[in-house]
Amino acid sequence: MAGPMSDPFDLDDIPFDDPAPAPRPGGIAARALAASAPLDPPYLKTLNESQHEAVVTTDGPVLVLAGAGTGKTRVLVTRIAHILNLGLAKPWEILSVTFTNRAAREMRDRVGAMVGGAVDGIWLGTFHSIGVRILRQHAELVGLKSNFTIIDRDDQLRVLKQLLKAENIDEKRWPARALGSIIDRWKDRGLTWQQVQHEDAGEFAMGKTATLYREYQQRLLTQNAADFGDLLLHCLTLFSEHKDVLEIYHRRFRYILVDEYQDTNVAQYLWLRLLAQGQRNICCVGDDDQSIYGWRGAEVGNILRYEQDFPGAKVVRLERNYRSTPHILAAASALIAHNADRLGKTLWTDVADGEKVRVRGFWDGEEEARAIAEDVEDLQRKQHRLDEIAILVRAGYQTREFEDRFLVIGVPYRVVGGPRFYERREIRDAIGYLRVVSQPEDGMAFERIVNAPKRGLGEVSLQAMHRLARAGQTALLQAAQDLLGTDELRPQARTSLGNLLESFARWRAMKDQLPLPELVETILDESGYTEMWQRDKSIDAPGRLDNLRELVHSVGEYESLTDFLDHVSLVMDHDNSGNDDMVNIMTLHAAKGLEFDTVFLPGWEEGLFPNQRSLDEGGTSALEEERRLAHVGMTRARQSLRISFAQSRRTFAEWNSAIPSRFIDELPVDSVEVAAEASVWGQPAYGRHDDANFGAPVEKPWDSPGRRRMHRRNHRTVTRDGQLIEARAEAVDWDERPGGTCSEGDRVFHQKFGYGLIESIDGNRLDIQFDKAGFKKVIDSFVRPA
DNA sequence: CCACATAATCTTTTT
DNA sequence: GATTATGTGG
Repeated sequence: MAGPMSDPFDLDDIPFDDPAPAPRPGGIAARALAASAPLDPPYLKTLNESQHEAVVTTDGPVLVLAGAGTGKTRVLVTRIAHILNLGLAKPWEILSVTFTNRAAREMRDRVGAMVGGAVDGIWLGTFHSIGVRILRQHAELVGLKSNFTIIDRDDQLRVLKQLLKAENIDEKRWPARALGSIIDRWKDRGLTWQQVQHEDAGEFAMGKTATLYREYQQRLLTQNAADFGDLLLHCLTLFSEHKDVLEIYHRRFRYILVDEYQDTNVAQYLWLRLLAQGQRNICCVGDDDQSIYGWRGAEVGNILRYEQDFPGAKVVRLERNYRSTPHILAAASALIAHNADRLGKTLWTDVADGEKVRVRGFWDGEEEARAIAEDVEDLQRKQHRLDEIAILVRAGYQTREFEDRFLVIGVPYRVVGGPRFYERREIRDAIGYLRVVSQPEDGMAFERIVNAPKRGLGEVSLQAMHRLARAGQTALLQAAQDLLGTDELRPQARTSLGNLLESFARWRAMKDQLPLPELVETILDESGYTEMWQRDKSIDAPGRLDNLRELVHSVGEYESLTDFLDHVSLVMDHDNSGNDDMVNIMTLHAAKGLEFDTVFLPGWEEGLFPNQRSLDEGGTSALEEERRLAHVGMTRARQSLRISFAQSRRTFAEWNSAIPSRFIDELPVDSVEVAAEASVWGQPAYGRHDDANFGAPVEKPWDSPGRRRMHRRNHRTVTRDGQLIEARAEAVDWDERPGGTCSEGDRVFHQKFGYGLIESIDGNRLDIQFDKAGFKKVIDSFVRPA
């Protein structure tokens, strides 16, 4: 990152007195400069009118409302180039923030392609990475040391669990996860524990939540650690309590650019606002229709309110879409039109007609996966690149079905954002060692590795250390040291612990002498960690050793241990988007910002998508967010968009009947083609979607209980590699069922689960205690009175 | 203290 | 079904 133009980062060295002209906000200097620069630089020529305006309006606040595929990244990139070209700012006077590391990487690449080495000087990164960079400079001012550890969700949960236990709170009733989200949400809203009122704390843990928050923060401070939320929250504290520090950044950041503004939470909004107060040159790019992180505290309100927050803001709309065919756009637009709270944009394109959006129904998830895999093979035969095909699912676990299928038929695929390298156990352990070496106060890391490999230091020893640490207000490692001076541990454990602590002292001494890879290798060898896996005879041990080797290799790219650990914590998405030609499988969330020729959107079923839990928690606004998610998914497609659903789906061990998603009904008839072919089993999977009345307001099965319905149940036996051994179909014709006769306490019969008793009713969903099959949730149309 | 068995919980999305 | 928390015997 140290290029020729890079920022001499020592803040004492900030070139306040930079000789370059320093244009003031909206200043004349800027205009004068602009006038003297080439009137028509080549990079502006390829922009359309709105894009051009968004780029050249350099001064003052700007909001770019950029619909999907309208070239927002291009605007951001060109804008940076333009600012540099006009000499309005030095690279290190530009702050460019994104949400994901992938977006940051893309920005960096594309800006680099335009301006060369100057890109290295730009403050370009995610909110969190920029936050860390600032925080490391001023850590002491918020009670941390500069080498603080960034902890992930796992560590967070472990700490919270300990706290809950210490407070004697029933973990079954008040799970640590829930407490974690409450604290996260507070942090998202920019609230420190001092600012949280007891009455805000609600029911959780008998009103002890605010206390737990305080304890949690104190625990982190003593361990010299910060969680994700802290990276921003500490910055806010820093900025508001130390105006001189804020002032440094005011002077520094002449131009601020923000990507995906619709996803900012309150903390991020405040962070930006504080920083932008200085020069007032802030340009935010976003799309309210793509706001999909409300559950993480994002506030669509930030973008809806922009003109009040930044008075005099210029709003530019990008509506011309360069990505998708008219049918895809029409379908996506019609869908999103069902949302009420929108700024409103009309995407248009002038490309010629393409194929219609295809909708297909299947019997079950397996058949769906099979059919999509066949489609993929078909595309492959027609010379389509696999790289240009994506399967986008609502939830992570849905990727499995496709993986299984692709493995069987031998189509190469990658799961984007799937299980991550740094989340593997052996890697986390290894990192645990590095963390303790780099930062002795890191008790969470120490706890993790103290008995890996087995050293005879189990629960009992650990408890003793914790007790001592609490009593003496010291870090766990120090407590361990102190424990050696007592006779509390059994002799064996004591020697073992003594050896470990000695080793840590030794490694720490080597830390700055050895090149990183050697250091890591030494630690892993001397600790016995490598040996532990060498001795392990389980099937995945060799793979783990490989991973450890890869880790040793990869640390070579970093300047320091801290550098590497930051990367691990913040850039969890290691780049697996190589050039290999593979089908992409990922969640809809992970797909934001990407595009593909062909996009499959499977699993469009009520309950799954829109997701029931989401709906339960958030009601209407959650439904709208789900709809935006659908919109995001659809607008990823350039040429071909194929939506599908299954009638029954297996979640863990249970079979659940499913109804096609309401989103399917919201698609416009004219742009959609319902697969006319009958399903393999001789019947369209869902009779309601015939061409005649498809898309029109039709009766929903759940409010037209009297309908006569024919169901076909298929039994299939397949071998491990998908060979069909036996298939038979059984038609199940149900009697005309009078509507609304189901009530609590009724005896009913279910084709698969047999006889049972209705315990409760929620709309069309029944909770039934079956005699044989136990408790199930079932859709009412699948049972009949017994 | 550890190894193995059983039981509970999980599946919404992520920096 | 798979991973992880809990329990029991060595």
